[in-house]
Amino acid sequence: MLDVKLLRNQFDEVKKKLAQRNEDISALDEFGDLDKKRREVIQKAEELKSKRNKVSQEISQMKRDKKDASSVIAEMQNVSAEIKRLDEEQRELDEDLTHILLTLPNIPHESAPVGAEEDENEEVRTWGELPEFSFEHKPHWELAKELDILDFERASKVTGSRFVFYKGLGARLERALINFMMDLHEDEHGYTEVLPPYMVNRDSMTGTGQLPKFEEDAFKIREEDYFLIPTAEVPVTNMHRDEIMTAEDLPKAYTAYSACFRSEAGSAGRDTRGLIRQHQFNKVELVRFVKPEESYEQLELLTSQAEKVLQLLKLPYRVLNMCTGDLGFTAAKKYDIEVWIPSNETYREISSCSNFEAFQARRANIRFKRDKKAKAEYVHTLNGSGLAIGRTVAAILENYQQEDGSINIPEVLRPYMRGKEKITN
RNA sequence: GGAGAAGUACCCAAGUGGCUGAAGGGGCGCCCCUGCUAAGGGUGUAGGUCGUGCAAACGGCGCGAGGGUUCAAAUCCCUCCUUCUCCGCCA
Repeated sequence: MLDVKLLRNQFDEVKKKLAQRNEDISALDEFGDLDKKRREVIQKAEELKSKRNKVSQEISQMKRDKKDASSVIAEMQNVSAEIKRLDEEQRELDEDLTHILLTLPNIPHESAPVGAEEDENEEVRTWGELPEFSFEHKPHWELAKELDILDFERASKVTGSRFVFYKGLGARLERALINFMMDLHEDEHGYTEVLPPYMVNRDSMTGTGQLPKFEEDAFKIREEDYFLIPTAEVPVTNMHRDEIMTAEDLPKAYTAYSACFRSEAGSAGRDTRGLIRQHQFNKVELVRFVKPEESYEQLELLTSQAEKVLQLLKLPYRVLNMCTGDLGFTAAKKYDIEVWIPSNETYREISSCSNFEAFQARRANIRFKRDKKAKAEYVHTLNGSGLAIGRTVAAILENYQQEDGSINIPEVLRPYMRGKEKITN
């Protein structure tokens, strides 16, 4: 959510920046009139309320003095009726304004490159050597099938398309990655581990920005008005919804493993094979609550911690600074980390590290005080995948494949796999 | 799922229609006293948000949430949410 005062005072500048995005911002034009109208109505209503409060005191005094108050009471009946009408008018204006504010995207940071399309994202750095195969390498779904560690067919029988069973060392590898990443972030990077609910309510989805605009992307439990989480970002960020932290609490850092559920509406036909695009996948998420003045250095830190996972796994990757048109709805700045997927002959997103500034904090009402007397300010929130597990499995299978179809297990994972060095038949 | 009870400021808690933005504690700030500590005495402060305003300030809202009754609601009525206790069911 944008800052109303900023929108009020610097409307043209804000509009110009929002126009750099790939988002519909037509709602913006109604803002000015509604906002002005709303304040007029509030003023009128408050004047009358002030009067009513005063006269009520007088009536109270008259009653105690045993005087007749009936003519004043009759007059107040009209005042109260008018107040009621104005309150109703304000309620409607509030509703319209809130709707507008909730559907406007975040303002891009100045360091985000201006651009409309994916190919205008800026490559910041690359890491690692791309593998060279002296044999014909295979996509991970073929390798997995031969090794009998992934079963897409039975999953689509049991549930539907875009679901998968992991089996044997495949399941073990997935679980090893979860534990390896969680241990790294908790023990080396100082995060507090959280295991969140996988369903959240509507307020939480609104707090982090999935709602109201992107309801079709989520799976919904209709009877309860709950949603399956698309990422642990939602429950973990909303843990502190409607709270005021102290300055010493910040930065606050959580890492959470969770399953993630996405409807993938609009992605029909894309990545239909393999682990890249599933309705349910596992992810280790990093979430940080920080002071506003620190949030950009904290974004660099967060991104480096996600990169560390790939470095330890010795998987080649690159980091992109996302352009304004590709930032998504909520981020002011976003780095995507992309891992090399040999079968795609390209890098694929495996982590997305974002600074939301106060955009989520304002929606979710997450604040802090610099000291006891200070006014509460909004925190800045950040999060990033650290990493998406399924895509990491795909990357390991493809990058670590051997000519005989076996997979070398990255050294750092071996303690998590009973010391095993290879996945073979 | 059934039956009860409760939700008031940072915490505990009083308050059943007007003089209650809300008694009283605790906590917190300052002062005094005691060699330090523990304890004691005095005194002060009270959250948040919205509107007008450069500001000082003024005003509105606020007692779990949302409606309603009334000139006037923490207080009366309705709906919902949460927590606790007991029973049932259950991984």
